[in-house]
Amino acid sequence: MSVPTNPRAVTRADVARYAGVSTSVVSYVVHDGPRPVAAETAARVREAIRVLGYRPNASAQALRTGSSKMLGLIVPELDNPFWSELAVAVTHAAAARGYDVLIANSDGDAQQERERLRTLSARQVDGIIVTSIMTHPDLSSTTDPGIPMVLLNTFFEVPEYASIGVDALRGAREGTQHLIDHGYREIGLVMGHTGSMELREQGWMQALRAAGLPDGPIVRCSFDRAGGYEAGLRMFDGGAGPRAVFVSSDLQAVGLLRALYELGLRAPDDVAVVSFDGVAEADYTNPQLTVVRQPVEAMAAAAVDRVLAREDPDAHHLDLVPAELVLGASCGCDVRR
Amino acid sequence: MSVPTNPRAVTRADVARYAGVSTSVVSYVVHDGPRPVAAETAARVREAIRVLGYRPNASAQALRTGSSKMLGLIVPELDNPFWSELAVAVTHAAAARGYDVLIANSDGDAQQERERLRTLSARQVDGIIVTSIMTHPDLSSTTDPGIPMVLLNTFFEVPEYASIGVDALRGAREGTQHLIDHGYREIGLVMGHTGSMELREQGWMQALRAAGLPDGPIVRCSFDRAGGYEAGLRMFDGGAGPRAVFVSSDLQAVGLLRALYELGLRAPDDVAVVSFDGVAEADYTNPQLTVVRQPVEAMAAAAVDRVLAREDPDAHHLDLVPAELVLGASCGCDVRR
DNA sequence: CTGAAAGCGCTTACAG
DNA sequence: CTGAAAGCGCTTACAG
Repeated sequence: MSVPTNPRAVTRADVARYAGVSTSVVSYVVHDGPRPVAAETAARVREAIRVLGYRPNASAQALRTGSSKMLGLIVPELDNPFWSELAVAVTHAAAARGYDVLIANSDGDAQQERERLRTLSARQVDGIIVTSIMTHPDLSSTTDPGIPMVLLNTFFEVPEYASIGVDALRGAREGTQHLIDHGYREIGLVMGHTGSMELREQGWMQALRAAGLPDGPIVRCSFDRAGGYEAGLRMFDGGAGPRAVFVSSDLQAVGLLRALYELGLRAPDDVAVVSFDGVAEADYTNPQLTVVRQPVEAMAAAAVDRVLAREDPDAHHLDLVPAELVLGASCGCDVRR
Repeated sequence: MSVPTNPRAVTRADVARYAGVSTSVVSYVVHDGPRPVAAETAARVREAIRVLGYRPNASAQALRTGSSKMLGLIVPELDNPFWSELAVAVTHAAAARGYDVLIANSDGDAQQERERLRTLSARQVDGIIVTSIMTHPDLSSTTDPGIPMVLLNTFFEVPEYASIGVDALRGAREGTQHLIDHGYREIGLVMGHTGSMELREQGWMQALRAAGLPDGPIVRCSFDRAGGYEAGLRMFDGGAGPRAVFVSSDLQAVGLLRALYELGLRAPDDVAVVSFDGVAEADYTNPQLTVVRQPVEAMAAAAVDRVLAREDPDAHHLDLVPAELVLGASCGCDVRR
């Protein structure tokens, strides 16, 4: 009946001893089942749990039940705002369903991605949400086939996996259309290098052609601030360049704004800008970016729901979530949000 | 001798059967010990592991050995760039030592922080690195006393815990001194609300007084972009305000730059700015921010080393890591980095 | 060099 | 309503 003073963690055996019951009863009380427990006994057990500070050992539970109540999440770079915002959204969606999230960073490297997949699998996560840098991630042979997996931020069907992504084609079309609505006739494109983003390029092009406008200039660059900066210098140096640009990510737009700043050009007066993503950073650029916002929370919730739905009626399913145009000042609107 | 086709995960028993050895030998081969194994037997086991795709069940290992090879990391907001950059640094430092990191988000809430601490503890992490929003985090009663814990981003001694933080006092002094060196005589302070940051305020003040300058105006605000924006409006609206400002975080400086932009003021021509932290975002503001950079990698490595050093010779230890002044253009230097 | 056995902490079907 | 027992997959001291 005394509180143990050794540093070893408290186990249900300690609780059982303290409460004067069997270890089974401790479990019944902790889980409120599957066997009934007399009210008075339960109260004694709860008191023991409180006094001793008992928490069930998650490893033992995972081993016994086969479920770790953890979800794995693979992101390319956790220090990229889009991924960190998505990771937070996944964490919240998972928490709402009683799951912790084990976040693994692949550092944008395909080999590390595979390795992280393996360690998540070894850690017995109940499901894995993968946001891959690869257009067609090679996932098949790397994980326990018993672990459900969904692809998040994927814009096309991947055989054997459910995938969830924003409707990038339509989002890009609407973002470009907004620039057209402002009256700009020449609209360039700053586009990141990657097959999976082609839909943004197609959306931009569709909008232009539907309006009977010529294709604007395209500059391709890496998917970060530095890339956008270089693209901006290439597109606008020497006074050339289009009157407006659609940019494939907010971070690239941030780099583009730097290039314009250095070139002595002003947005939106000299160059109007609309970009894709809608991260928090885009709210505080000067001018504030008009963005095609990815509905990060909805995407995360859909991914968690999907990976937890063990039945998996249609593995080929592609779930396209609509993006939303959020007006700022960079397009010429001068809305304040 | 056939590959199992059921979806159940492969266990060492499957490997043993396939290789025609006992399960002990499988362990000996996997861990290269503690008993020797004949070269030919080992080769057969390795082949079986490869063919079957075996990976040891981490839950079972954790239960058996008492070590999960996971470190817990608590951050207030993972979608704040400073915390996400720190989280990545911790992940890298931990990976270099064979540890995965379980990242837990407290959403800046003290109660959630305690709850996350408990779940990390229940998950049998081998150590916890806490970056608390609280000046004096109440950690004592919430975790298994057997789990080592260090405080990261803490600038003062906390009884019973090792803590690691940047030398904020000196960093702030040097950042302010740099503005003084530029010749500014009136230097304001934009300061976040929190006791633990007072050192930045003291550093700013020390620099001013050492130079025989009067204290500049102080505006206090929340520790984010919105806070910096409001502080900027308050400090500079109506044409008033100091010629230079030291800002307690990059994000607040981003908000301040927005306020200046809206007020038609230019940095550094009208107002020079130096801020604290050195996140990636600060590289791409217009103008580029001059920052007192926190050595995130060094801090993360120190925290991981400390939490993994089980001996713990001096729990009261406070490890202060020096910050580094990184020049940009917002102070008036016009260095490009 | 190899294998049988105990035990980490837990859950749950089974017996009472 | 309560408890004794099996077993999840692993590691490792012990015996051979």
